[in-house]
Amino acid sequence: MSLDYAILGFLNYKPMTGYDLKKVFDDSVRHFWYADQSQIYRTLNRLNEQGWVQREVIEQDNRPDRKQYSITGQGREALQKWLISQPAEEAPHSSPLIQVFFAGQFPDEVVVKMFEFLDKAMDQQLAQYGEIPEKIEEYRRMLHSDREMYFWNATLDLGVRIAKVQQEWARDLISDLKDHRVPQK
Amino acid sequence: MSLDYAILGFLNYKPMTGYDLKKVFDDSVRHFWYADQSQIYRTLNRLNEQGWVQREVIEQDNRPDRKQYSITGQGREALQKWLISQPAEEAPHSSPLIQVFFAGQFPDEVVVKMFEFLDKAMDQQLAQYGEIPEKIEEYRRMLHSDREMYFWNATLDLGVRIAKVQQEWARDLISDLKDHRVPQK
DNA sequence: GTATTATATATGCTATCTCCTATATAATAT
DNA sequence: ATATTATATAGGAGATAGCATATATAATAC
Repeated sequence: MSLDYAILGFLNYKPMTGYDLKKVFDDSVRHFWYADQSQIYRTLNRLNEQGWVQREVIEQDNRPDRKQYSITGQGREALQKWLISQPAEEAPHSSPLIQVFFAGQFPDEVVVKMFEFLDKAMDQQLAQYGEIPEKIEEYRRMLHSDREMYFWNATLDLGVRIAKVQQEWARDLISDLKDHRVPQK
Repeated sequence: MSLDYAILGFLNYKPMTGYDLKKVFDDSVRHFWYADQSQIYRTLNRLNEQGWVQREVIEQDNRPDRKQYSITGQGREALQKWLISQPAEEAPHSSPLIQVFFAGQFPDEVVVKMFEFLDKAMDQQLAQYGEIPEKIEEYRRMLHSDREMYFWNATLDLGVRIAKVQQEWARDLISDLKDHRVPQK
């Protein structure tokens, strides 16, 4: 699974705990990969059994011990192999588009509201994207590499471009609806 | 789940079997919703138990009996309620972007190949999108409604716009890499 | 002649995901 | 004072997805 490799990718920068990983995921790749907390812990256990990561327990008082994971040679090999492999195309699943697809049965005013909602949602998303560079800044030191940052930013750039396209699309549809260019039943 | 409502959406046009549905899905909404065959059958069974669809068995010789499903009043209510509801935002998951995100560790030539692959993949996707209108044409009669077709086409239009944006993005990155505008390690 | 595609449904198995909940303390915010 | 957030990990339960496979015949393609 891809989560495996995303985790390995981060551990390849430096050893981390499940807790650390959850934060890094949320700060840096949330715009294209949401990682569930319990899933991160379960995956780390599995990767450890597989020998792709190594666990080091750091004892603490008053708190659960930190379990720090580092990538192993095998893990690094698997990661690099996967990173340059051709991605198996994923089966698309977009429920908002199901709504659009069957929207024809509703009157124009109702459909306009649907697209206005999408328009605003894209505003919010773009605003959220705007905050990511600051969060990422904290990790610049961890990476100490402008090259890495370039590709981190590239994924964000794509997110922004897609959000804008979706917004334009929604707005074009709103215009069509308001100017009565959409056929009636 | 959204598959429930996509199925109800189609059954709202006319009664169909699982086999019919699989074809309609593949012909019309594959660009944003891939439906697994076994999942369609299982979902139909569940929807039947829920009372959202009704099953009529049509006996056949030499073949398994056709099990034709029609939407019920309850099902139609549920469908309409869902269609105009605000979509719960989905957790994004894009493995190709994981590859981009961690691409910095590879030399320029390797990364260029990754993006060239994406560029070509978008060409193929756009070509596939080009074939959809013909396939959809068969269903125009089923719908006998230009209004419905308008929204079918809208989903396709969005797919095309996004594919083009991704392609531009990939090409921009290729230029940056080839012109040495991407920082080295 | 042989292989594939179309017609039609169904189940087993596994992986995985998501949600919720549990535990425990310190520090910060209101 | 009280509530929330940060630190840290983990498991149960249920839903669903995906893949493979089974069955059986007719028609079409090569």
